[in-house]
Amino acid sequence: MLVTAARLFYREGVHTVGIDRIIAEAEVAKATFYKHFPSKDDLVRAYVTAESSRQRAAVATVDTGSSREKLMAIFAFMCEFGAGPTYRGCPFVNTAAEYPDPDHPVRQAIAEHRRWTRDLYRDLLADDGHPDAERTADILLLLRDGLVVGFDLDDPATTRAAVQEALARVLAA
Amino acid sequence: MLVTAARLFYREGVHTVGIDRIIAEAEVAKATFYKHFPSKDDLVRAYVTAESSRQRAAVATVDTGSSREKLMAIFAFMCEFGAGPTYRGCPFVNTAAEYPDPDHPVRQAIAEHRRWTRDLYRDLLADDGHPDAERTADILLLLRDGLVVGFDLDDPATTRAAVQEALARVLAA
DNA sequence: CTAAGAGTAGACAGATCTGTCTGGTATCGT
DNA sequence: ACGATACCAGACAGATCTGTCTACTCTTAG
Repeated sequence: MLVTAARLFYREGVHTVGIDRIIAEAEVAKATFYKHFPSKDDLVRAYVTAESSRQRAAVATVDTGSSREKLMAIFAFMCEFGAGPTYRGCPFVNTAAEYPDPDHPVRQAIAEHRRWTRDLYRDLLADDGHPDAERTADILLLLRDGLVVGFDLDDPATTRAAVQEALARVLAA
Repeated sequence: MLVTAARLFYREGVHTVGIDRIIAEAEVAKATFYKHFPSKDDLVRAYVTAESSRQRAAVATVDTGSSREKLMAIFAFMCEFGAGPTYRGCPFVNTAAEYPDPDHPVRQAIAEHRRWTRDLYRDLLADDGHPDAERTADILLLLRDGLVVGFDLDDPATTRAAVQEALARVLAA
């Protein structure tokens, strides 16, 4: 059910996919759905937090040597995934675009994932001995957002090359 | 009419704003609206191209000395605007998030604006004598996308500082 | 003066949206 | 065996969506 919703939300957007679509494709009764999720927004929030969990779990599996290599592996993976045919951009950025109110629970879930992402970068940089881990983490978050938008809207090969070169320049300092 | 639609689309998103809202706030009859725009998608496309024209015009007014200063002024302006209370992210990125199909006319209009943006960066860099204007322009586009997402979703002051530092590191090479 | 063009208000059609409710069926722990 | 719980299919309500249509008013050019 959540898996089906996630697939549809990611591929087609949140507002364009109705409850009827989801329960039909998940082969679930409407009453069952509304028992699990009191409203559609609850489902959207669950979608966001589930996606966040997925990404945290994915990062946890990356256990290549140093923190620097780990950081590089994370960006390499994002590039690899972004170049794939099913890529539709970042679920958090895309969903946020459909929720203008920053105080909305969905937006708060997104904000929380972004904080985790930034702190992940900072910790990896600090562990690698980077002299300015805080600011550089903010820059890597900028780069990450540019990455997800670029792979969605522009030529993947160009975006990949730009990301690699940008990483080199940003981390060289 | 287009101005009203642009305001609503930008503030609340494309799919959430209905035709009825637009004609009510624009104080226009429904038949009049459908005479000018055969369908809502036509209006959305007009919104995107109008926004593109606005940005091109805004860039044209920047006539500070060198190309380098011009580039800096453009990013400074984006930061200034992004820190404002009415900022809701990039209209192109946000709208693209609601149109998954890359072949859709709306997406094509967005793609065209992105090409213009990238070429603007490239021309300014080349005019400034940058040794790798092509690749650096791609990187600046990454940075731009990170900027618009960051100012929308994160702390503006942090994002501004990150953008400035990132610009310095990217252009230093 | 008049005919055409453009705008207005708003009813209407048909689809779709979220969310509720009814009634029937199956599973499972005790 | 039996009550609780969870599921099913689907009708339904009420709102809202896009887009069409009717009927009327106003302006303007010939």
